[in-house]
Amino acid sequence: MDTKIDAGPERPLRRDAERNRQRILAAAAEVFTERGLDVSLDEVARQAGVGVGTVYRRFADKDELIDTLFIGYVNNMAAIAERALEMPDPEEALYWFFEQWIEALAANRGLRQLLMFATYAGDRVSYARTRFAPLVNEIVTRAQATGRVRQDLYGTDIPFIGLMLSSAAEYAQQMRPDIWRRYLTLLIDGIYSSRSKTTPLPVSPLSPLEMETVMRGRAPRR
Amino acid sequence: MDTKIDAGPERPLRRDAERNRQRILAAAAEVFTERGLDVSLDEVARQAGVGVGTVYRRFADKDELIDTLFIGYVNNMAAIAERALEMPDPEEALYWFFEQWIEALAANRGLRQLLMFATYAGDRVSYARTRFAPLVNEIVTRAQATGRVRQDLYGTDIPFIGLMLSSAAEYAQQMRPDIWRRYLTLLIDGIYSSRSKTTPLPVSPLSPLEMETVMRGRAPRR
Amino acid sequence: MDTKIDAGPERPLRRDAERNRQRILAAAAEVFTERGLDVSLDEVARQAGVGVGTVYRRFADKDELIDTLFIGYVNNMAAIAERALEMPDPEEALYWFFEQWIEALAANRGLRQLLMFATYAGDRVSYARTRFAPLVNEIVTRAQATGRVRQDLYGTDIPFIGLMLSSAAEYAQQMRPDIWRRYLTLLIDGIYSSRSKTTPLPVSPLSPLEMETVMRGRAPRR
Amino acid sequence: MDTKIDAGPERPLRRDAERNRQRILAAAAEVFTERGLDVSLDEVARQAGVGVGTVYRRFADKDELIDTLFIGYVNNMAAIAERALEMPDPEEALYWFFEQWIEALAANRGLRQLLMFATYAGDRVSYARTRFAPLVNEIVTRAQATGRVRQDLYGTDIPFIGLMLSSAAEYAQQMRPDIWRRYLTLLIDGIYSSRSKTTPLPVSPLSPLEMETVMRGRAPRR
DNA sequence: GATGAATGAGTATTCATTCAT
DNA sequence: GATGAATGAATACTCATTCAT
Repeated sequence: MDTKIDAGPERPLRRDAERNRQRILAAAAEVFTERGLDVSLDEVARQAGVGVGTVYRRFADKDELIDTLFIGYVNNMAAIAERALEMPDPEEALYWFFEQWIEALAANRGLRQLLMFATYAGDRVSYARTRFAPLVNEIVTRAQATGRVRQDLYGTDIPFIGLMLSSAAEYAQQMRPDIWRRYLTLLIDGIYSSRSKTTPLPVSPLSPLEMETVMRGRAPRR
Repeated sequence: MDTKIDAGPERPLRRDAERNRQRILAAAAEVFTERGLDVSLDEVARQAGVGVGTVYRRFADKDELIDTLFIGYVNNMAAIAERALEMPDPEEALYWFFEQWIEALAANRGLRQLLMFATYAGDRVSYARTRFAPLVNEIVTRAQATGRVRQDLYGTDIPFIGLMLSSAAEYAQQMRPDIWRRYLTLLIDGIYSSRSKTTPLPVSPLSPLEMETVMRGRAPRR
Repeated sequence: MDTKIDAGPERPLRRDAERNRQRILAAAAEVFTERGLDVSLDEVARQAGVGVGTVYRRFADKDELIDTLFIGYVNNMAAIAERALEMPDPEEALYWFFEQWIEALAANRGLRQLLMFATYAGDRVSYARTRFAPLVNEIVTRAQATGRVRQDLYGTDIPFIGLMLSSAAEYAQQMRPDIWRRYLTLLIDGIYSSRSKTTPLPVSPLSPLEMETVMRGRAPRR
Repeated sequence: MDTKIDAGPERPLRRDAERNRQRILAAAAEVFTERGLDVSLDEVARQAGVGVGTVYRRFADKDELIDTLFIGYVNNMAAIAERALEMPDPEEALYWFFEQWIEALAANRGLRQLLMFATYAGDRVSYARTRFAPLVNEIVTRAQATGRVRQDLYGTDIPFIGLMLSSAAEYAQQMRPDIWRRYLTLLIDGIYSSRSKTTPLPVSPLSPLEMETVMRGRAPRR
């Protein structure tokens, strides 16, 4: 979506180095998206038209490359959140935001592998929270302000709901790529407090700090 | 959960062989559950206290071992479904069934990997469907008969909902192993038609045949 | 060809043990003949309808089993040689003997593997020489006595010629199983001294002792 | 025989890479020649003084390594055939060509294994035929033109005769590496038509197409 | 004696990572 | 800086042989 997926490290790279960096990220994004994270870095390098050595010059190891892509996805999602915040109808905004999220995630095998199975030690996770959490909170708050969305919904619930829906989405992707709409509707119906009676949500939501910890400390990829 | 995970099809094995078989299955279950399906069979063998050769004597290849565990899980889940059908309150039964399902699935990294990323050509998929689908249908139908569960819910929706919830469950397992209860409540609220107005579910549910196709034809494990 | 392939070891075995021994030999003969010596002993045992353990009770190791089969083949060939010696026309006898030899060998992948690539340490080789060499010598001598076969042909040349022809035979077996007849004719024409002038055969033939040494000391199978 | 076994198709390798490539080919040639094709690539790598990974970097798999060696042998033999065609006496050329062939083949366990037991689906077989067949045909035709070599000999007979003789040669290699000269003489005597009467060769020779099919479609190596 | 269970070294192959050119 | 060559540990699977039942 963006030309430059991320801003890169501290001092700016030489022009050609930066171009290679972008090429690598683009190639990795493509290949991990389609075939998952098990694709070898040799493959990524070939796709990018550079040597593996170059990949390692730009990224300490495979994990760092993946983490960098992750930042890119966070940015993309943040941009989507920002657009949602500009929508006049907060309820529609929430719905639309979920749709965007799911379509992005469902198509991305590597990202889902990452979210569901990967370890996260990188400091980049903080970035995700800092960048993303306030926007999501705002989306929720705005929707709740209409009085039609249950009050006990919390910002950190949103990534979970997105993850859940995208699980369903990917699961049936080949045969019925739209099936997740059923479950989004179900959830939305559960989220709306306009219904006659709503079961109070049990257990407290994850605090932002807990959310970050969760993202950091997954079971090891290997 | 059970002492013997499966009885095996042909003539009974020698006592010691059966013991080793169970040891292997137990070791594999443990290790795949905790660390996913990428654990090597050497590791499984070590964990089981046998040589690799012994593993291969009992299971043609890694897939067969995994399949056998899968059958075991299906049987366990089917037993749970049967118990749900014996519960007096159909609504509570549905809720309880989801709870059991999620707790089983959330803790099992390998099983979730299998469901979400593995290829399935084996005839065992048919087994899963044959064994499982009628029970699930019955659970749904019973709940709908109370008039309190929306009529447009369909049997094949259940595995999706289970999968979705277990995604959330696993994701936060370390920090907040109970967080999924929030989302189960949300979904249940969406499922109950006792609310004042319900959004009709968009797109038709997967037919049983589609469901089987989905289970069979996932992207390849490798 | 024979019911009992070999006479077996010293003291006679119990009836059932002997039956198993024969079954194993028959199974091994079939399977090695068709698919070569790389077939596993498990396979042989299955084919024979016994356990592997039984194979190892009767034969010290795979080599001994193979050696025993080899003895069987030697006996078969010796029988053929004897029949050749009973034929009225010594020249025809020589030709016929070659034909029999080649047809037996060409069809037997395992035996050819053995002759061409195997190690031979077993004492059984002596047996081959003792049993076989005098017959072959006699066939040659008789043919030479007609005056039509070159005098510088020697008994030990015969196994070589057989081996050579069977190489050609097996090589084209799928497409043209009879092609060896061309080369047999060529050799026979070379063998006949009735031609106007014959090139004296260079280098002396292998002495019987040398022949035995050759058979013993091949490069290792593995 | 040559320093560089083959030049490789694409752009030239880096100096060090090319050196390793040659080392690997040399090691493989040595080890396959002496101990046959069952030697592991680990062994080849050790012999070459490189890691296995390096072998796999240069050759997609074991087959490709073997094929490359095979091409080298074909080229060597073709060069020999070309030299034979430059010899003034066509009869002597034929004889010399056989000598060279046999000495090359007899010493090479792996090559003979390949010829006699391996499958060949690769396009390299075509190469062998294209490169080799015209030369051999010419050698035969030239010899027949002298009137002293039988007219019913055909180009495709030559590889068979070579194979046959090398079988004998290898068989006795340890004890009497020259014994094949006896059988070459025998065959040459059979080949010369200057003898008073010659038995017409039975069954037609393999056509070039049949020959290629034979080379392609051997029983599988495994 | 017979069985087949158990063993583990051995095989081809892959891939993250390092390093010489 | 860039390249791609080199490395070797790791993985799934096989099979000759030994040994408990």
